[in-house]
Amino acid sequence: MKCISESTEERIKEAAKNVFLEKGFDGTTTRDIAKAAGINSALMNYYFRSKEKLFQTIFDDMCGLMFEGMLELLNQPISLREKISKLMDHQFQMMMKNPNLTIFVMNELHRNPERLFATVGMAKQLTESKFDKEIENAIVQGTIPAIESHHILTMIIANIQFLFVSKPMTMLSRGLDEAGFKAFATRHMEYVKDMLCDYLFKPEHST
Amino acid sequence: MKCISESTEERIKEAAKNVFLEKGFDGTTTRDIAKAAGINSALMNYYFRSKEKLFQTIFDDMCGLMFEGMLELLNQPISLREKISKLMDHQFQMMMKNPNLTIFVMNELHRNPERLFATVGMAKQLTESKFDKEIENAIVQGTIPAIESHHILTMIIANIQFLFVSKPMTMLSRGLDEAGFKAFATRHMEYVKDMLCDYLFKPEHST
DNA sequence: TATAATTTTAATCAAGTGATTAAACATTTT
DNA sequence: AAAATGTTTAATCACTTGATTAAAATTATA
Repeated sequence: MKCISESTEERIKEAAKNVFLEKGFDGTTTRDIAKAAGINSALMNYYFRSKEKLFQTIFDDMCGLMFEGMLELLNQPISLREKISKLMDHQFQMMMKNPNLTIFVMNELHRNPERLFATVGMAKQLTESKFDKEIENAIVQGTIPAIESHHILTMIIANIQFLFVSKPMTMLSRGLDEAGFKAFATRHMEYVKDMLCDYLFKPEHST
Repeated sequence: MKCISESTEERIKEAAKNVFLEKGFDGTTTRDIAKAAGINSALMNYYFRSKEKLFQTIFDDMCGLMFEGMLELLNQPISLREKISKLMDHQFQMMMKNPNLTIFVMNELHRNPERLFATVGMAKQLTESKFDKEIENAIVQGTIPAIESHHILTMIIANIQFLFVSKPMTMLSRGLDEAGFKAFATRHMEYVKDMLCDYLFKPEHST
């Protein structure tokens, strides 16, 4: 075992992640992955049995990454307002680091919904968190309008993740480069945060 | 030529549309299309030269469908508030009829951005419409907060289309059937419309 | 009806696919 | 060092892929 490069298994996983994220399951060949990992193509089968099994490993990882940190945030003992703000910042940072995570997960799920094993539990946990109860309480107290937590979470996620789902179209149609897109997305985030907070914590509802 | 079934070319296009929308370019084989169209697989090449050319035809159609009617709405002589409301209703209806249109277009664009020929002009037109000037005017008059039209359009589109991009995940994680999803989406639309209108036409800005 | 043009078919091609094999190489254990 | 185990390789398999071909079937034209 060398200290410079990680284990072969990890190298394959890393390469597979990159290629799958870029080309999707159907667009990826096992030879693509082998080439990206710099290994003999038979090694992929040695470590992961099949392309499908390797993919499922990566897919589960990506689903995890998508909601990583979110659950902890939802259960933090901070105010609802701060929680939502932090939630959006966290999502945005995560998507900036993994711009094509959403399009990958959503597309593979569309192609083959049965693949969603590891995530279905994770997604359910989101609606069984402290956040969920805090929303209910806030509604009873009249702090926010009557709207289930799932709709609020959908608003948060949609307004952030769609930015990255439509990134190629935005860049092409508006002639932006990476820096231009980042500027656009960053500004958009401010608007979206304002919009959501205004909607939830509007004057007639607060205190 | 028969009156019952359309021309062979149209049958191929229709079949290709369905298969491509379901499986994407990489996941679709020419034999899939031939089978769906009930034709010999060589006919696809006779009419469209190649899988790539056929795909580009379908892809352009789908891009058009995505923004169909939107441009006309943007240029209608109605109030900004009504325009935005109608815009959202129109988008929602369109997505209900074509639930996997967005994931298809966005994914293929992600895979191969060069494919965006027909649409880039269309997307640009969106920001050169009457709507664009109306927004500018409304900002000057203080009717709405200072926010470029592209951000507003992004908000509208994101909040609607992401519902359908994430449809499989929503249905799976919340255990919804088609009817359940429709109910969820319809309700969500009401919230989103409220949120956006509240944000744009909030008290301190109106009249 | 005979001829030409168009449309459709079955058969086939070369290239690429996921996966397996048996042998080579490397490392650990005895 | 020798044997045993674990890792990597090149070669290859059976199959699918997009596309082409030449012939057949259909339709239009003269």
